[in-house]
Amino acid sequence: MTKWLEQDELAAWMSLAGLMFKLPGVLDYQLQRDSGLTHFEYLVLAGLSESPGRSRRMSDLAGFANGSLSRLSHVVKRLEQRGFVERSPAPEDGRITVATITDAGYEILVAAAPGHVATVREYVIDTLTPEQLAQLKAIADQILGKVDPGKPC
Amino acid sequence: MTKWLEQDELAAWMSLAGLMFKLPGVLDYQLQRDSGLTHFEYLVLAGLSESPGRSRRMSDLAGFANGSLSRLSHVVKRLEQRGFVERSPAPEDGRITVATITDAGYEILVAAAPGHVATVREYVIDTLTPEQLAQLKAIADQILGKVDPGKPC
DNA sequence: GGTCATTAGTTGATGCGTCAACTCACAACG
DNA sequence: CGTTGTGAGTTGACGCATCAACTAATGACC
Repeated sequence: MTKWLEQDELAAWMSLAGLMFKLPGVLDYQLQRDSGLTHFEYLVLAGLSESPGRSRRMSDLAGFANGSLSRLSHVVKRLEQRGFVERSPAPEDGRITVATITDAGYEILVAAAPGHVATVREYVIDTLTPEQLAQLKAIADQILGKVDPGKPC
Repeated sequence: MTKWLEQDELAAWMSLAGLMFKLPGVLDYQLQRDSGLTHFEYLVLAGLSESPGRSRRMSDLAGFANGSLSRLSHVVKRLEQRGFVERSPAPEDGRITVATITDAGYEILVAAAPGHVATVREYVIDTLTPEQLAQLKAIADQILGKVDPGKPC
């Protein structure tokens, strides 16, 4: 006995689905073209740059960047090969890996930031009223709370 | 001279980014596990099933499913190999390809629908008030209008 | 009606994300 | 202290998306 979607429920859902499909492409495209970075890679570098010691342990970073530990591991390996981050085991617990952003990584992040922020503004922030922005945050947080119950907002 | 994001702008954006990263995974996981379908494949089949003659031309279908023509072409090829759709050139214009959902495709769609709708309800629709649902649609449509100016809502 | 341009769709190479299996380090328990 | 268990991260295989290059069909223009 399925409770199907009403007209307006369906319409809202399809709009959200459209967003989920299209927005990532726009952001990735701009970052890739202008800086050779993925949106996810950008988030990883940003997460490191704003952490104390420009370092962060992997699982923490994965949570920040909204990705799995496995995904992060692959990405960090590539970033390391490109010279943007370094990895080292934590002294106090050998299981933990700490990633650190290098100077080169910081530079590419700083170079990428303006264009990325401008894109976020253009497509998201500046098309919405301050009210809508607040609504959006509330809505997204509620859904995220369901999707990912173990994460503080 | 970059105009950086204010605290609340950043917070809203990070919440939306979190949603974009996590929600697709949840939907794909459920559909894949229970029906062996991707969310995108589901949308393709759904788009065909509700079309006159259970058929639709490729570019039209791509727009409906929010994907590129290239992506759709690959997906439809796989769906055809699995026996869920068929392709044929349009009689009036040889460039056009028309995709048609088969009986088998319709059956798997019907079998997949309840679980998918339940998931959408659980994670999205039922966590929001009717008001928020309307807000969400408005917000998503506005952003989509920027991202994809050539699409009616 | 022959050439050129445009439109619709397909294809193959490449790169990323996911899943499951694995390693290694620490903790707990006897 | 050994043995078993759990936590953190890594790895490799596989599948899918993307981009650019391509084919084929139609339309336009002289």
